[in-house]
Parts: sequence; structure tokens; C-alpha cells
Amino acid sequence: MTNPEPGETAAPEAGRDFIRDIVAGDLAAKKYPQAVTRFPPEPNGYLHIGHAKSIALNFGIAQEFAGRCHLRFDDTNPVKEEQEYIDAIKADVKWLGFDWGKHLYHASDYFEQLYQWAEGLISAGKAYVDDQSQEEIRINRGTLTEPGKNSPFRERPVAENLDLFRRMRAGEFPNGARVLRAKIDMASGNINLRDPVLYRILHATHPRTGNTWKIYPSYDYAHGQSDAIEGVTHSVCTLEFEDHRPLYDWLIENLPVPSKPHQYEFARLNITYTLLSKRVLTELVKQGHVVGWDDPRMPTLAGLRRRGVPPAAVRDFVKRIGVAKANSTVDVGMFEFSVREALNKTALRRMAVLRPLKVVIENYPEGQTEQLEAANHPDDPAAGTRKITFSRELYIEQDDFMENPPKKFFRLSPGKEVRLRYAYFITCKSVIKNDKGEITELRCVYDPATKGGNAPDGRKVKATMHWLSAADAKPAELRLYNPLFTNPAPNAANFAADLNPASLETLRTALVEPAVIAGDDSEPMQFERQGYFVRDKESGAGKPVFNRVIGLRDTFAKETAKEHAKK
RNA sequence: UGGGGGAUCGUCCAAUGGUAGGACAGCGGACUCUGACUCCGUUAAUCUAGGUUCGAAUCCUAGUCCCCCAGCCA
Repeated sequence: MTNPEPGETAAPEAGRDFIRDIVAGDLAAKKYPQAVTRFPPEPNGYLHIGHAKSIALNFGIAQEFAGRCHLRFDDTNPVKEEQEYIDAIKADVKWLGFDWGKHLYHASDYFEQLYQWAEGLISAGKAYVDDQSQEEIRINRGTLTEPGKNSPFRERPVAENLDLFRRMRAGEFPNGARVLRAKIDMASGNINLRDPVLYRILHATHPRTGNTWKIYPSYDYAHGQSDAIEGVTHSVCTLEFEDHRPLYDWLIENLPVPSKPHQYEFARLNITYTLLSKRVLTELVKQGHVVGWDDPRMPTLAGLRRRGVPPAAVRDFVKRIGVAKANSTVDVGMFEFSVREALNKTALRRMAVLRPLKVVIENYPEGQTEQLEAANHPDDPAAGTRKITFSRELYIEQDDFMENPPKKFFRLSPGKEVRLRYAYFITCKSVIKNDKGEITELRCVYDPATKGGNAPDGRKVKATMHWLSAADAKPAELRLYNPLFTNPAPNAANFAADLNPASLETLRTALVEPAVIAGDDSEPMQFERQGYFVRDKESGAGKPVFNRVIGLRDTFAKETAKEHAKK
């Protein structure tokens, strides 16, 4: 985290959303010397693209307003939290491109302070130990339309509360025996104010504090106070915490905290064909619908990373969608746009045949080969060129040939001439089929005068196709991914019903040009006319595996689909 | 029927009393050795009804619809 010179607090991009407006206004009014934000994940799962929106917001504000942003783990529930998640979250935030510098904190760092403040609340008569069972507390809380009833333990003397609370800490009582509650208002229309639980007994091992604590603070009690301890000025969270704000403020007002942070809420991210719920994502993993948190079909940052999505694409996406208070669902197409845009600029071009169809160039001498030059990136000469081999036996894409093509089909068909990219024009002479009538091979002729891909007589072809020399092509496994859900608005409550059975399509007979294997395959490449692919971690020397990050925009396929829909 | 929020092109986000704008998607075209990219053009919206005002997405009144809250989760 960089901390630019003071005085540089004028906001360069102020006013891009209502939260930044507030920050800019507070800074202009000299309410704070510096904007301090925080990203506060609970380590009970992996981060997903919805978190990326929050990360970019919080770290972005710090950058733009010359403030700072903390990474703080909200680790108040040891029953659900694990070290694996803590490590994964840090890795994901870094991957996204943000740096908390020295500002790494945990709510658990403040457990002792929080405890002392709780005793203070008890001493002030503002909190009490409740012996009611969980069930009784629930019943006495009332309903949305009926007020709650005071606990019979609400007027317990301070000394007794203190004694009981200390014994709770000492571990004298089993889980659920008692809780510490704030004494606010059991009749409040806001249920969060009906004597909210501040501490509960939990005999569990915490990833950081081990077995030191037998009681743990609730989210409401820990969160705002952690903000205050850290000097957070703008505590940004999602809409569902809006009606926790009065409680947030009550605690800040009634505790001797060192600063007074304020909470602001924005709408969480939703995307079509996607579920961004930690509960659902956890179940997808645990029930084996995906191979893990980093399954390339997952909307987790780990999944996107493995899928080959550049972090810049994620940042661009969350910047495009903006920040507001209205619930909304972003079209997944908008994310795909960001991914393609990021990849198009940098991905090196290669050729790969997903579903091979053999082609024999009848008039090309047997045994002869030649090296042709191909650009690594047509829009960037600096990316250089590579050699590709041409020979008598080739492979083209099955989709690039039709025996009886419709008018709009520009590719190869009997008697038709097309260009093989960077090579020659070829014309299809005949089709060879097997017993079942399936096309197994094409016999074509080439025009030696078109070497490199241009006809000296100026004649044009409608299509340019990718191809591979049979002797040089390398086998590879290609994994094509489709949305995990078939429903644009998947039902989180019954997500299994909306699962897409075809979310993963594995191509085991695909072929790639040698440069794909030989070159640096850690970065995504574009397999021309197909899409962007990146080497998967399961890839081995003898068995290269590539993930399709995303396909190229395919206007022809879209038109074809439309035609079909009409019929 | 308690409390808290929200409604602007198909979608997401702007416009804070003065020409409703941008992005994605769509459509049409140009270009093209990727049916990609790029470029040009274009369709398309203020939840409803009243009111205030020279002028309303914006202010007022009354409605409608949507979301969140009854964990010892966060």
C-alpha cells in the first residue's frame, strides 16, 4: 500500500459512485484527514467475483483518495472458519492486484479489548447475561409485526452479570448455556435492536487463538469496534446490513472506542447464469458437482484464475458495472466482454484444431514439407512471428466443411476454394466416407501460386481457415466450459435442479501446433477462430491440457442458431 | 398488516430543477489472411396518478411493485 503525501487528498476520480461522493465530501469537509477503508472477509470459504467488487471498491477508494485499506479477517466464528480459507483469501486478493501492505488484521487480534469493553457495558447496565435457551430467546424476540418480551434475566444485578460473564469466559458453562446481550429495546421495530447477542459460548478451536477463548463475540459486536480500533472511516458493506447500522451506531456510541467510523451499504453483485452465495459454492464443492474451489467453472477468484481469466479483466468488469444501492443482476455477457477485451490485446495467436478432419492435398508432393511464417499477433508486430509447417496431409476443423452448405456458409465444401491461413488456397475435389456414411477425409488441391495466402491474380476467397500439418500436430486435451447453470436466474434454494449437465465438454482428440507446447504456455493464447486457452494445472508433459477461457465472439454461429430457432 | 431499503433503454450505471447520457447486448453497414478485432451508424428508458414550477428523472402528495430483517452466521 502506498501512502502518498498528505495534501494530495483531492480525489482524482471523485464522483464515480455515491460512496466515493461521500468520501470526497467528508474529505473536503475535513471530517477526516485520510480515508480509511477495509475489506473484511470471513474465512469460511473462497472469495468470488462478488467479493472482487467489494475489494476493488475498498482498495480503489484508498488508492484514489490517498488513504489506506486494511485486509481484516472477520474471524469470530471458529466453528466455520479455517486456515485454508485465510491463506486462499490472501492469495486471491493479491492475484486481483491489491496490496494491504502492513495492514493485515484479524478481529481476533481484538478479542481481549472487545472483552474488556463488554465488561464495561455490563458495568454500565447496558448488557446482561441471559440464561434463556436459544429456543426461548427466539420465541421472546417476537416477530416482524409483534414486539418481543423482556428476558426474565434482563434486570439481573451488575455484579451477578459480571460474575457470570467471567465464568463464561473461563469456560465453566457448556455451549448454548448463556449469552451476553445488549440491553436495548425488545419492542423495537428493528429486530437487531431487540437485545442482540454480543457473546456466545463456543468450545471450539480457533485458527488463530486456538483454545484460548471459550466465548466469541458476534459479528455485530466485533465488526464496528474493529473498525473503530483500526481508525476505519468508511465501513462499506452490502445492503443486507443496512438495518444493522442502528446497532453499529449504538455500540460505537456506548463504548469508549478510539474513533467513530460510519457504515455505508451498496448492492451486492449478481450475475446471470451464476450463483454467488458462499453456501451454494461450498455445497457445489462438497457435493462434488465441481472438482474444487478452483474448478474453472466456479465464479471464485481461484476458479477464474485457473480458467485463465486475467485479473485485469475482473477489475475492468467490476469498474464497468458501477456501485449503487439498487438490487440488480448483471448480464454475464458484460463479464465476457471484459475477458475478451483483456485477452485480445495480449494473447499470442496459435492454431489448434478442436475436432480434426483429415485433408490430403493431392497435388502436393508426398514427403515434401515447407516452413511458412505466421504472425504471433496480427495487431502487434513486436510480438514477432513463428514458423509453421505445411505438408500433403493436413487437419482442418470438422465445422469448417459442409458437403451440402447453405448459401451463407463461406467455408469449405465440394468445388469451393478457401484460404488456409498463412499458407495456400485450396479447393475441395472429393469427399471420402466410411461405411456409416461419415466423412473421414477430404481430397483437395492447392494452388502453388498462392503461397503465403495471396493470389497473384487478385482473386478472393470468402474464408480463411486454420489448419495443422498432420505430421507436426501435437495431441492435446481441450476443456470447454459452459455456464454451470442453465437457468439465467438459478434458484439458490434448489440449485441442483438448475445445474447444467453440459458445463464441461472435454475434447480428447484435439490437436495443437508445436508452438503451443514448446512456447511459454503459462499465459493464455488465442487459438485462432476458436477462443482463448490456457494451460491447466493438470497438464503433464505427455498429456497437455488446456482450458478454454472463453470462445471468440461467433456471429456466424449466432445467425445459424437464429435460423434454427425460426424453423 | 412492524422496521429498513430500492424503482431510469433488454441489462448495468450516470444525469442532484435546465437538451435523459455512457457501457454491454441487439440491429444495419465498412474493413478484414481470424465470420475475431477495429470503425461508423442505429433501435431503445425516467413505476403510476396528481401537484408545485417558465421548466421535474430530480421537489411535494397519494399509490404500485421489488428486495432485506424474526442465527447463539457473517
